[in-house]
Amino acid sequence: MAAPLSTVVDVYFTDTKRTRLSVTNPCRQKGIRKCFIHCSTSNSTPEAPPTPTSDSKKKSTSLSDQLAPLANKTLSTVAGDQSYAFSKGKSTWVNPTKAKRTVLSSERQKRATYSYSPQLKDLKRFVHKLNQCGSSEDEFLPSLEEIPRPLTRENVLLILNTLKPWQKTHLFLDWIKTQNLLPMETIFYNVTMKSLRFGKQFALIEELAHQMIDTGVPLDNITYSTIISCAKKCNLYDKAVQWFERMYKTGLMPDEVTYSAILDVYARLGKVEEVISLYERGRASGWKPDPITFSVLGKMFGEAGDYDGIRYVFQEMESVGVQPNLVVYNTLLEAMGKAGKPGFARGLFEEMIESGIVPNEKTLTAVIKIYGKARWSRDALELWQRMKENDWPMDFILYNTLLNMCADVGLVEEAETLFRDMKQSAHCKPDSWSYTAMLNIYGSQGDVDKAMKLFEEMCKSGVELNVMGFTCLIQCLGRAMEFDGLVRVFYSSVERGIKPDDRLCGCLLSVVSLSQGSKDEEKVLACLQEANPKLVAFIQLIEDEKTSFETVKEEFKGIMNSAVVEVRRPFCNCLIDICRNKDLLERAHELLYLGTLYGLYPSLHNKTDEEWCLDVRSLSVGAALTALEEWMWTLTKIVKREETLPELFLAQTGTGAHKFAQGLHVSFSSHLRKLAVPFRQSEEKVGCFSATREDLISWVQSNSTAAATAT
DNA sequence: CTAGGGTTAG
Repeated sequence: MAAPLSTVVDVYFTDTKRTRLSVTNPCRQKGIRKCFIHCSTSNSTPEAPPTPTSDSKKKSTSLSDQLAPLANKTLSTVAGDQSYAFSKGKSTWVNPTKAKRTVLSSERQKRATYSYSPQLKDLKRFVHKLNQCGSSEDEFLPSLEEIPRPLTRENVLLILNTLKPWQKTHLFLDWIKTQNLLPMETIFYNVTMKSLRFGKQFALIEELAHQMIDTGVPLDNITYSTIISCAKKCNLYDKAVQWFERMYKTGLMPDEVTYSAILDVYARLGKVEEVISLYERGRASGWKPDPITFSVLGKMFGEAGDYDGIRYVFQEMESVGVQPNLVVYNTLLEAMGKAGKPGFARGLFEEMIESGIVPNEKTLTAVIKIYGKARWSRDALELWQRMKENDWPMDFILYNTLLNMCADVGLVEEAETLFRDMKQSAHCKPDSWSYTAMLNIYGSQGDVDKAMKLFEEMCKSGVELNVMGFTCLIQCLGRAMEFDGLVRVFYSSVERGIKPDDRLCGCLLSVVSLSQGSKDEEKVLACLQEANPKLVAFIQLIEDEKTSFETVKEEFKGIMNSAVVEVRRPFCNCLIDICRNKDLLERAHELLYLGTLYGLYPSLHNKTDEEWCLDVRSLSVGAALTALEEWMWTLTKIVKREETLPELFLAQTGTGAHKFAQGLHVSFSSHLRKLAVPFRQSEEKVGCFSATREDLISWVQSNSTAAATAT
């Protein structure tokens, strides 16, 4: 869902007098060049290399853009409000102006060397004994009386380093302070903080830091990076920033470790501008970023789905002379997936293998997930084969990802084999994720019997089904029109305390449309009433023909605003279906209009000079038919006004991989016949209907002749 | 082993 692309960045960059530097040809980069080679040797469509014209070609002439001035068309997004134009502007910004003041120290903080004394074994045995006892003050402090002396600095460090859990480390630090035997050093605090970080005790870490400040023990880079990383672990990003700023204020220069830690904080906050700015200021100070930095940047751009950002990372690695390591590859693979570039991901993966790096579970999870989402079953199966042949590492996340991939590409038997393997394995027993994946597979195949059998098996085995699993099951039963079973499953989820989320509500909403006209309509509606009364109220509102468009619009906005972004389009699709089922065609068109207005159908209309395409692949049947009608009206008007038309018209429905997804093509096709419009199944493209300009013009003319004769 | 930063699931 598009938050309006703001001009924040333009302002920002104008402000700092940045100059625009065009991105170098991605083919010049080693990694990307190889990607192209791999792309072209596969069954799947490679991404087109980015061209400067790709954006202008896609010049939007959608209904929403045409109507934009009529209304405020902004829905809030749940995601952060950080909009930036770095990616959308198809450009990379650098600051070539002269070096600014130094922002990070060129040398990493040196560690003091220390070595443990010869009584190390005794002492270790003693600490292990301490680790066995309870962590309360009453249990722990008395046992400290038996501590082997002398309490040298080295011995104290050994104890602090070895004590577990954090409560004991913390108590021990306090205890040394009261013993007053040694001057308190920074390193004592740092080691203690590390232990506290393990226990996610940020408040205590902060307390220790203040104690250091109060008692004049200096905080160093290790202290700060530990504080920052603990804040991060506790999702206290503002705290991390606060301590980082304090560091500068006290005149301590961060070294590369602290610097990359704070880059990651800004990255997780989605503050891409700040990260780029900090990164470039660091570079201008002469810093040579390392793989960890590139991993941070890569993850950030991946989260933003920003392919240009990812290319920027490649460029920077090349210009700095850093070779990606396993983690960097993993991060960039994941990022490529999130940026919707499966072909580049595949190329990158092959490059990684060629370079001699052995993939780990995370690598394979990322790549399998990408192939699944891209519906590249051949690549996915080949990779799976290679995983087995090479004995590459597997874990249960990878197993579950493989199952999800099978769901994505419709591999039922393969999934069943995997699922059996998991049951027989020692360490990868199926969990609720695995069951959910299987329910998803059976659901999308419409195999109610197997889905219900699995549900019963789960109940017996004690694996807790979560809201996602229930959603899959309900979807499966709904599509099979088994409403009684569905209602039972829904209430059993309520009994188990499952809180219906927006996806479950969307699923119920679609079942409402399926149940319309059957005897179970009311029962299904009652489930939705339980899960989301506002949706039911809205349905009643739109079903009342007296309700004004303005009212519908206001309520529609309210419903969509309170729903998470991913379900807004499905909600709108279902609502249109519901209207069409009740023969409320006008209302259906109003809803499609509103959905378009609020950006729920951003790629419905694609126009080039040569062809106009109506892409209904993400629409429900009812919404697709409504969009087709709308399109034909518009085209009729354009023909009558004798405005410029392209050579070719396309309507794209796709042909779904799943049993239930195939209905769109069929319904669309029959609606084309019903409207008697001149679209024919395209011979070149499956899931596509096409018409020429001549077809269309003569259709409009014969229609108007017919209309004239009729009157 | 002996103080600090980065990567896996709807």
